[in-house]
Amino acid sequence: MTDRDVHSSGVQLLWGDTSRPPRGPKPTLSLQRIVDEAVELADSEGLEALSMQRLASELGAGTMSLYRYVPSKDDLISLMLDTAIGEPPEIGERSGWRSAMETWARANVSVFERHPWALTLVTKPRVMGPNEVAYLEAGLAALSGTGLEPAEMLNTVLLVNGFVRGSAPFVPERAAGESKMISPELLAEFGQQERFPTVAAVMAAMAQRRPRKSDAPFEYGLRRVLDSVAARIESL
Amino acid sequence: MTDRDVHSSGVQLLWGDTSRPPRGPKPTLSLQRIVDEAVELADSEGLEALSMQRLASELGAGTMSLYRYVPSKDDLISLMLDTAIGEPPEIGERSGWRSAMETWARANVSVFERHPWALTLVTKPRVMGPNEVAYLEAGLAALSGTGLEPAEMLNTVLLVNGFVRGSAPFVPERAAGESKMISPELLAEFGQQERFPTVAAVMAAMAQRRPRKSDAPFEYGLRRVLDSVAARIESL
DNA sequence: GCTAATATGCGTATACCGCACGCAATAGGG
DNA sequence: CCCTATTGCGTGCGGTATACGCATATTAGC
Repeated sequence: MTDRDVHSSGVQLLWGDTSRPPRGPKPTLSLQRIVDEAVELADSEGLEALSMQRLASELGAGTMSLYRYVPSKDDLISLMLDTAIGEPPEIGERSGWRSAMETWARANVSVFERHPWALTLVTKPRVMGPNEVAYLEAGLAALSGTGLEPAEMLNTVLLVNGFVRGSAPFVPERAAGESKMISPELLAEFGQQERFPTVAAVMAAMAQRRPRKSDAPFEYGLRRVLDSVAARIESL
Repeated sequence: MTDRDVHSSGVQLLWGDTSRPPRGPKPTLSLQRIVDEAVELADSEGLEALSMQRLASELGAGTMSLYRYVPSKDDLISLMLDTAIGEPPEIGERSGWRSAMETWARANVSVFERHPWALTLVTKPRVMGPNEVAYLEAGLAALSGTGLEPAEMLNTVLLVNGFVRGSAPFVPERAAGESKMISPELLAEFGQQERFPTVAAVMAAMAQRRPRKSDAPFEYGLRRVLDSVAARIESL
C-alpha cells in the first residue's frame, strides 16, 4: 500500500527537488539513469519483468545500491509513470479548440502505445506527477477560449481523457491483442454461437470487408466525442 | 506470462466444462467456492492482499490444495474477473436504444464500484470470459434496431465501453481518491500554481460552489457520449 | 466384498521477490 | 589532516508462486 500523503518521501521525489548533499563519495548512478533504464526494461519486457535485482544488474550495480536513490519500488514506479507520460505537446493557439483537443488526445494515446504498462498504472488511485498535471493544464488551456464554465471544462477534459484511456487497448497497434480477446474461433471452439447471436453476426459481417483506418474504434470514438463537445459549445 | 492460446487450461476453465471425474475421494472444496472466496477477499482487502496461502487459510485448506482446482494464480484471477463482472442486466426492448445503453453503461460501471480491482484487470490484454461476452452481446443487441451497420454498432459499443472504463475512477464513490490525486494543497505545497495557471484557476473556481450530482464527470460524460450516438443515428 | 485404479489433501522444497541492516570505502569541510 | 556524512553493497529475513511426492480416501470391476 503506497502512502498517498503529500508529505511522503515518494511524493517528495516526484515533486520536490532531487539535489544531493555535497559530502561523501560521488554517486555512481543517478535517479534519472535508474528511472530511464527501468522504463526501457518495462517497455521491452513488461512491468512484471522489472525486479530490483534485474534492474540493478542491467545497470551493473548491486541490488541494494538502488535504494540509495529510491525509497521503495512503488516510488520508483511512480517516477517511471511520470517519465513515461512525458511532456504534453505544444498546442498552437490559432487552430481552434477542436484540433487542439484532437492533438492532445492523440499524444495521450501515443503514451500508452509506447508504454503499454503505463495504462494499468493510471487506472489506480495515486498522486499525479508533474507531467500528468501538465497534460491536464494543456487540456484545460485548449478549452479556455470556448466559453465553457470551469466545471464543464474539467468535465470535458475528463471525458476525452476517460475515452482515451478506455479505448487505448483498441488502437490499431494493439488490435492483435483485441482480436485474441474475442474471436470467432473462441465462440466456435466451445459451440457458443447461439448463446451470443448478435456478437456472432457482427463478427461474421465484419470479417467480410477489409478494414479502413477511419473505421478503427479509436478514430470513430474520437470523432463522436469531439462532435458532442462541439455541439455543447455551439449551443452556448 | 499467461498463455493466451484458446487451448490453454486457463481458457478451458473459463469456457469449458468443469465436471470432475467420478473416481477418487470426494473433493472438499469446489472451484466456485474458491473463486467466490477470492473475490470476497479482493473486495474487502484488495487484490494485493490475495495470496494463495491467505486464500487457502480463509478456506480452511492447505495452500497446495487449491492447485487441485486451479492450474495457476493467473487462471484463478481470470475466473475471478468473469465472476465479478457477472451477468449483464436484462434490457427491455420497448424503451428504446438510449435508455438501454444507459442502463448498460450504469451496470457496467457498477461492476467496478463493487469490485475496484476488476478495473485494472480489464485494461490488460486477455481472453474474454463468458460474462464479458454476454455484456458485449447485450450492448450490441441494444443497438440492433437502430439501423447502424455492424461495424458501427461495434464501434459504438466500444465507445461507450471505453468511456465507462476510462471514467470509472471518477464516479462519485471514488471521488475521494480523485481529489487526492490532484489538489490545491499539492500545487501549493510545492509552489507550482504559476506553472499550471489554468489548473489552479479551475480548481479555485470549483471550490466556490457546492457540487450537484448531475455535474459529476461520469454523468456529464455519459450524456455527451449518448448525445453523439443519437446524432449519428438520427442522421441516417 | 475385495482389489486395483485413481483422486484427493497437503507437507516439503525451490527459486524468486522486496527490502532492513550494517559495514568498509570514499571524499569534502573544518 | 582528520572527521563525518555518504557511498556501494553483502547478508539475511519474511514473503511469494508452485513443482513434486506420498499417504489417504473413494469407487469400478470382478
